[in-house]
Amino acid sequence: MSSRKRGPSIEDVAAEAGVSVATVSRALRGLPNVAAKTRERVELVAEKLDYRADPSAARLATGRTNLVQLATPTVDGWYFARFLAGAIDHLMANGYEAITHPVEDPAAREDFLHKLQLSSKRVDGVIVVDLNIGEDDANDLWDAGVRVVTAGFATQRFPAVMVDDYKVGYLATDHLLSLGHTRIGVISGEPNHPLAFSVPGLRLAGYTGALASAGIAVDPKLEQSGLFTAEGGRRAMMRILDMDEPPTALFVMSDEMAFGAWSVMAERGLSWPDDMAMIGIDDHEVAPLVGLSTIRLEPRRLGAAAAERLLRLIEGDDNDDESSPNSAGAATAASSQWVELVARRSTIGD
Amino acid sequence: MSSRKRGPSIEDVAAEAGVSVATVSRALRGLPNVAAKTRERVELVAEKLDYRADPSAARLATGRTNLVQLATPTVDGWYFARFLAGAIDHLMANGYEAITHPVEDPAAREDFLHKLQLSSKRVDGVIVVDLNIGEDDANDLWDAGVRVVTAGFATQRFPAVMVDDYKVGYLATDHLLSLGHTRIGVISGEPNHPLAFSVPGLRLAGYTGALASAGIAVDPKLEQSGLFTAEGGRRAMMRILDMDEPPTALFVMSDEMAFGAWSVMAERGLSWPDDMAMIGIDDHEVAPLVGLSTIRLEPRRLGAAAAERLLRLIEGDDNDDESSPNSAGAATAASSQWVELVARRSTIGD
DNA sequence: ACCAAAGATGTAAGCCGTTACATTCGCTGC
DNA sequence: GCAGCGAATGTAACGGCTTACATCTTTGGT
Repeated sequence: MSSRKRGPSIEDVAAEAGVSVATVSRALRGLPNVAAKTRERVELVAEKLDYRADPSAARLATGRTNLVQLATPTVDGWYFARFLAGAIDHLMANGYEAITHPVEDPAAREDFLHKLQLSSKRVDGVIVVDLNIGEDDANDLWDAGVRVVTAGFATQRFPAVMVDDYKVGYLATDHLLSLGHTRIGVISGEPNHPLAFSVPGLRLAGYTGALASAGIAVDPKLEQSGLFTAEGGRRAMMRILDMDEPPTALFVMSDEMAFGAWSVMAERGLSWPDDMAMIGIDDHEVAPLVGLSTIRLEPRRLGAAAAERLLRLIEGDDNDDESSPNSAGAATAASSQWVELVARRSTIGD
Repeated sequence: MSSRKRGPSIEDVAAEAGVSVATVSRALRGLPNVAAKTRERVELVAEKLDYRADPSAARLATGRTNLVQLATPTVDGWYFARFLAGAIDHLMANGYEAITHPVEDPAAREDFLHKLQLSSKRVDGVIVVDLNIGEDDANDLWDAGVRVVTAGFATQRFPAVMVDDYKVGYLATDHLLSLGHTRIGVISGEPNHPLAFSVPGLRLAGYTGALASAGIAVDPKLEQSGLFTAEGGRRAMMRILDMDEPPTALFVMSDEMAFGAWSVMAERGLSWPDDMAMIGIDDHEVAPLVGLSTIRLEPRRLGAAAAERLLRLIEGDDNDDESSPNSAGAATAASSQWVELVARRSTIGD
């Protein structure tokens, strides 16, 4: 019959404790101006009745949900899973719950952007990772009053946390250059990714920049897309090895693609760094096992930073000067300190 | 000043459209008994005013949140991330949102169990993965009216979805046996895991069972814990290789541990399957790259199945016969069809 | 035409907290 | 002993939507 149990309400507690609902509310939430014995009595009664405040009612009354939405391209990619872990931990430590929301394909993306507009009532804020929201959409969100922090890309409107992906590409390439390589190839991500995220472009720019500052011309044939998957890395590697003049070193934009590339080398009896030097990105847990040099990213910390930024936005609400677009935005933290070269066998040998 | 934008309410729409709030509510939710033109007009007005129903208000009124909580030991483990992906996709396809809730250490677990009791008001249901809730706690949850589906372990009270981990262990071991190995070691998970999940035990039982049916005695020295991490797998492998009489084959309870073990072999110039045959579990994307045989699991499908089961529980609410404990429970689906041997170089060679 | 049944719409009572404002209580200081 | 003040508590007005029930329209049958 009754489809859902509605437990005791605040009135039941008030009656039982012989106080008003206001006092119960204050007592149970630890607000000041409640006599110690009163608070104690209320807590006792609440415990006895097994009373739990209904969050929906509190949300309706306060307009705050203590919910944060986390939108990522996937939930189980190496990078995103760790980003989420970092963000969720930080959010939960601060009394928020996290709604994870994968946005996997362009269709879902439209839908997502549409629904996002009603997020001002659904959640207290949103962290959008690598989904490249355009300025127009960002403005719509701003107008709808949705609090947003972006990660992996930036908008005018909202604060962003970013890895310095230019630096990532630069560091990786520079490492190879410093080892004397002059013919350096790239296995890149998906250049025309449906979600259009900007990471590969920045990394490529870093690569180009490093080559330029070493006075080396970029050979476009040396760039092959690996789609950010191991299998894609394999295919790219085959294309590269079958070239007339293959490079002597490779900058691979993710460790997973590098593993794929490595497996092709193994199959052909090649070994690094002599037959081919290679550096990846991420520092995936398998990287040390195969001796892959890499640029270590710290997605967990980035996630935590994004969460922290969002909480400031949410909780510093009334302080904020809402009139100026940049009051909240612009504070883009491109955290280059979380980027670190880890040199292993694949570049420096044993 | 105004900390939060409250957009137009249902009353505004009603006024503008010249109907009552009840009609607006019905029209916008697609309920029957609304004249076509009325519905159209209401939709138009809603669109024009940019009206969005406040979910908190709806939740308060209906007692339904359209929220589901997903509790897993971690959010970024290979297995759990994929389980979550499968569950979330299925939930979102059915109009629910997913709150992911990692429960990483014993302290968090206590807290989690405590908070879970108030979940009947926070979410419509909970999927608990590999956290081994005891029967007592399960009963408390039941009494609190929380809808639960468990995964990876079972209780009397609640429906469960499970991988047949006995079969997993059996299949893996049997594969090694069928190749002629008789001295087969194990790298297991954490036997005394703080969260006490039961997977390793079942897999071990499968291993033991397979050996038994081949008439081979179990040598306890051949079991080493790998803590379910690559590094743990490395250490376990070193211990095993340093034994007086090492096994000729290894059943490793996760691919990640197997990768660690493999790296030790590589360092010592050993190669599989001759120096050591090895089979893992999961079919991690790196497994094909290194040629690791494995038992393929399908955590995504399991996640989707758990979600589906929970939705049935939630939505078939009124039909359920709440008096009988087993009306909802007992329907434990140990899905052995999602378990598949994938033989690769590490056991069968080239 | 006329009535009943079906369909469309309206009214208003919840749902359960939060909080501004009003009131009462208990002390302090003189 | 009393004004005066802060602390403690109470009252009641929301917040925005859903829905049982009442009321008003249609529609169709005869």
